[in-house]
Amino acid sequence: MNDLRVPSMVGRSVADAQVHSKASVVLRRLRNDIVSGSLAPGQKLQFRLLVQRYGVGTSPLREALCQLIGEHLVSLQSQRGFSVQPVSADDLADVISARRHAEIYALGLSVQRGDEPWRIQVRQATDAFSAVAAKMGDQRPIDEHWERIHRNYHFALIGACQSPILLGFCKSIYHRFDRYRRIAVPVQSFMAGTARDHRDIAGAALAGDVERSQHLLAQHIDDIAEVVAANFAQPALTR
Amino acid sequence: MNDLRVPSMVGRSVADAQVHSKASVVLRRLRNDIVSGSLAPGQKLQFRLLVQRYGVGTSPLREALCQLIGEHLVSLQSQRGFSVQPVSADDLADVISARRHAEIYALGLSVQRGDEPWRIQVRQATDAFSAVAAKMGDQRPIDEHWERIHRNYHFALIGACQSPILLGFCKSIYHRFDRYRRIAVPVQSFMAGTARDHRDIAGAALAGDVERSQHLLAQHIDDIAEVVAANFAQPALTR
DNA sequence: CGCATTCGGTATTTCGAAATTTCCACGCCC
DNA sequence: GGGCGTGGAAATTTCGAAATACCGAATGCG
Repeated sequence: MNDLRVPSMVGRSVADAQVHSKASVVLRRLRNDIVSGSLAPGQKLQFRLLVQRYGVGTSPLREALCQLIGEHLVSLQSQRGFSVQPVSADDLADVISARRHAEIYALGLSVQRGDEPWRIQVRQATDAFSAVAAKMGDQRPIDEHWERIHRNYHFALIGACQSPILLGFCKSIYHRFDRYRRIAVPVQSFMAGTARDHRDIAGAALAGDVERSQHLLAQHIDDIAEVVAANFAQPALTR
Repeated sequence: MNDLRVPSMVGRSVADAQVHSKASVVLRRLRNDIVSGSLAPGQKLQFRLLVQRYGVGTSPLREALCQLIGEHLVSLQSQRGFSVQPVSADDLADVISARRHAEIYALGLSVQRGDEPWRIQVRQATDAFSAVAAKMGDQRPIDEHWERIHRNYHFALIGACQSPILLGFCKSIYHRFDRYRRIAVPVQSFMAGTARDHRDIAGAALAGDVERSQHLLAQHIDDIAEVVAANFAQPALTR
């Protein structure tokens, strides 16, 4: 029997018809490792090391890295290899500005176009986040579960905007902002107040109040962005 | 001696003064072939054919195709290969909406933040387009030169927005819209009035009139979009 | 006769190594 | 002493083939 070989189509539910090529697996792992900071910004991504780390050949690695170029998480210099996209205060400001504008715009469309299934989704996502935020102590480090619930909330809000392009942009820019947040703000206590913010935004959105929901979301993003930007400039403050 | 570096490979590429891997060459050719319609929407991209067409191995091809995924010009189904991203009326509407919003927003920033070098660029790009538009007959098919001048004009306008992310998004969405335009409107006559539009928009932008420049650009995009959408729905009319 | 299964052909995906290119330090000439 | 070519060494890039997975036709069974 060979190595642990998963990709055969056994052992998955019918709905999970997704096939896993090695490249797609490595793509997810790489993206997660970059966004989480496990691979440091600016770090050179040598094939020799990546082959060891992920246990695959150069072809799937190259494929995954190329796809991450489009998400602006890695950069490629011709004949000089790949590296993790660097971070900078200028880029952070650009990311914040873009996320603010796009997500607020998408929220406006979503509130206008949202139907009943959307409202159910928003309620569920809001409750789920509140539950997680309440259960966890303030000082507990942010984990994958929190990340998923948090992301799920934000995309539930704008899920009814009916624009795949806008959603795709928001997704990409969310990942980029998330990387800064996870680099600069490793502890959940800095996210205090998020649960209340989320409840207020969802309330206004569910009530159909475009202006108010947009205003609250803008304020929420501004608050988080301020913390991230401050800690990015002065990382020593986070202990 | 170091100024012009000759990659020691066959001098097939002429206009490129930078370093070139085969993958980057194929990337450009593939993107151009897809946007120009030479590779039809929805068409399956088999490696056997692409290897023949572009004269490279599977590795550079796969790399180029993966990068085009991020530009939404090709799609990848795991274990089932690549294909040219399909077109649809819904997607066209989404592309138009996104381009309209993003480009108008970028223009507003650009007019506010534009400096003298920017004004010079805008004047040059506007004049260049007028010259090309005047020199060519209305019925002449759109060629690469016209495409470049036209694209150059639009990006000169928003070039001072000082947001690389916004610029990158505009670039990506411009390519996607361009594909629809070149599929639906193969003859330049349908672009009549473009030169005057461009002059008016540039005039308002150079005068610092944010509102007016945005209004004119919106109208310009709407006009073109209407033609493209109409011809996309009824391609027989363009003969 | 309908349906699930198998089997051969074809395409994708992956690997390992060869071909290029870049990097860097060393020696040489001015 | 400093600038400039030079020669390995290391890394990226590419190729060709092996491994794996999918598609469609033929077969067996209910």
